[in-house]
Amino acid sequence: MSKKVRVRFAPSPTGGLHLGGVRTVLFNYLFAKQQGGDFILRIEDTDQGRFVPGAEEYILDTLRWCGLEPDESPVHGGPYAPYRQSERKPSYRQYAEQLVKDGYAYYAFDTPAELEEMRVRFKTAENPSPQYNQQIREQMRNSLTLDAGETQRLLAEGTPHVIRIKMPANETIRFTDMIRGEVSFHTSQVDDKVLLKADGMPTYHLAVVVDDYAMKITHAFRGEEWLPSAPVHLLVWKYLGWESEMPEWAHLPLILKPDGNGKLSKRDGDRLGFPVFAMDWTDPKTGETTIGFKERGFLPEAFVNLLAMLGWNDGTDNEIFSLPELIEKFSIERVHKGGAKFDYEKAKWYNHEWIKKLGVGSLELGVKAEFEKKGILIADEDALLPKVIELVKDRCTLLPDFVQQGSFFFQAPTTVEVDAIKPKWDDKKNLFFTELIRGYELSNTWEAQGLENEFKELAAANHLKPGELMLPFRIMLVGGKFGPGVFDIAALIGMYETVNRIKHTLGLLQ
RNA sequence: GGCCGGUUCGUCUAUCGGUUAGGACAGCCCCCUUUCACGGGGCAAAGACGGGUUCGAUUCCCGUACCGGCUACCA
Repeated sequence: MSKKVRVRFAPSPTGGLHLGGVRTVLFNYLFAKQQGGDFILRIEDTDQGRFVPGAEEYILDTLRWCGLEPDESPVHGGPYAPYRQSERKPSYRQYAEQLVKDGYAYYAFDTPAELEEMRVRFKTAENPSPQYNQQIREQMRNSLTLDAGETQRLLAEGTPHVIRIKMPANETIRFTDMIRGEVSFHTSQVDDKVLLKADGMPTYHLAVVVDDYAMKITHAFRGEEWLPSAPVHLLVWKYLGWESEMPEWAHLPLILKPDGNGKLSKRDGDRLGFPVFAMDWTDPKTGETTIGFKERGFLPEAFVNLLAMLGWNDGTDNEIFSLPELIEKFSIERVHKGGAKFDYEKAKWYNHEWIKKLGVGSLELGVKAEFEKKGILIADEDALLPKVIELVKDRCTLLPDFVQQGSFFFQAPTTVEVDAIKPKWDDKKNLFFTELIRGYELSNTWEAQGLENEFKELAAANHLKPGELMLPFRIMLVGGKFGPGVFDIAALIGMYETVNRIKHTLGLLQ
């Protein structure tokens, strides 16, 4: 019996959660749930300069909307608290010091200015970004170059310093990535990353190891951008003596911008006109709001579905999966290695599929909200809405489309495209509609088929082709050339509205 | 520049050495529809390049090219 699977998503609370982040959550979640494991949310707030108020709540809200609720988190609690790195601060220093004591790390007293100077000094055409590595560290102010007494003095005086990992000279670090297979790095090419910052906070490199260890994480999923620093993490696991408990790693492929190349960013969404964040995010500093998939009218089912298909498939032609189906079918072996360009058109297709697939009941709340956003109030006891949804859902891609496709059921069209009728309008047609009004007003039943029969009989009696009359009728009822079957519409809006709208348009045609 | 990773239609992808290289989105055409959609049918569209290995490579290996990621006291 192997130990219980525990995975974590560890975002830093710096702003809205974007597509790539949510997909990382998704793959974490799917893997954990399939294995009967736990999904943990851990907030990586070690960079106090980048902390953004509200971001943590936003992340929780987003996960909730997606249906990817954590088993443990800062708000859900759990046996491995704290779930915010800042609250674990005291313990990081201890581990960093231990590494120094064991000779795996060292104190560095270089000031930011000195580091900058080093980068300038060693910068050449061949080496545009010099690293604090095995060669360079010999020329810097650290406990490797300073004698012990001097180091002690500086520390005793409270000189600002960081703790850096001391990369071994000549080792090959290998590990098996669940997605990429065997990956290896040579330590001579890896720099001495800072583990503990001058403010006493750990960098990601230390914190991720200490926290994953403390929280008994068994599998670590993260974006491909972390691959280059993996050897640092592997070494920290080893140096801290925890190697046997190190999680398995999986580096997920990136989500790329649709045009050109490169990681998808918020900017691309702004530029190309599609959301990148899961939900609306308002920057507390600028007050600027960035649109989210939710507010654009995406269903969480579709959002999760489309994210899952960015880099994974089950090997069949099936593309539509519910969350439970994904949990059942997901396999890390089938996750791609290469990045995927985000295609907004395809994203909309997923939403359309889900709108068609979902029953009226699941759509009702969201659709009602869209109408109310546009100032069209729909009473709870109004039985009309479900019928309208049923009638128009097949032609709606995003939630706001329901307003476009269905507002005329609730209120007479504000503009009527009479110009589409006028050219072929004549007295015979005018007479027909006048008689139609009289006929409809006398109807003792009011349902689509009956209305259609009556319409056609009257047309025949007037020696008119129904085809010439349907379009005008449609325009009278909905205002334009769109919508479901005209008689279905007439049946739903009722005799009073039907007759009124005909009369109104007849007036416009005078 | 260095290190690491990646590379099948425009896009997302299937293929676990032998296929007319399949599906989906988008595009175009047709049908259905007395509107617009939905739906149905069809067309067009791909293995970066060069070497190996092999009876046979999209598939395995090497090189090249191209793309990306990283190269912070950010994650």
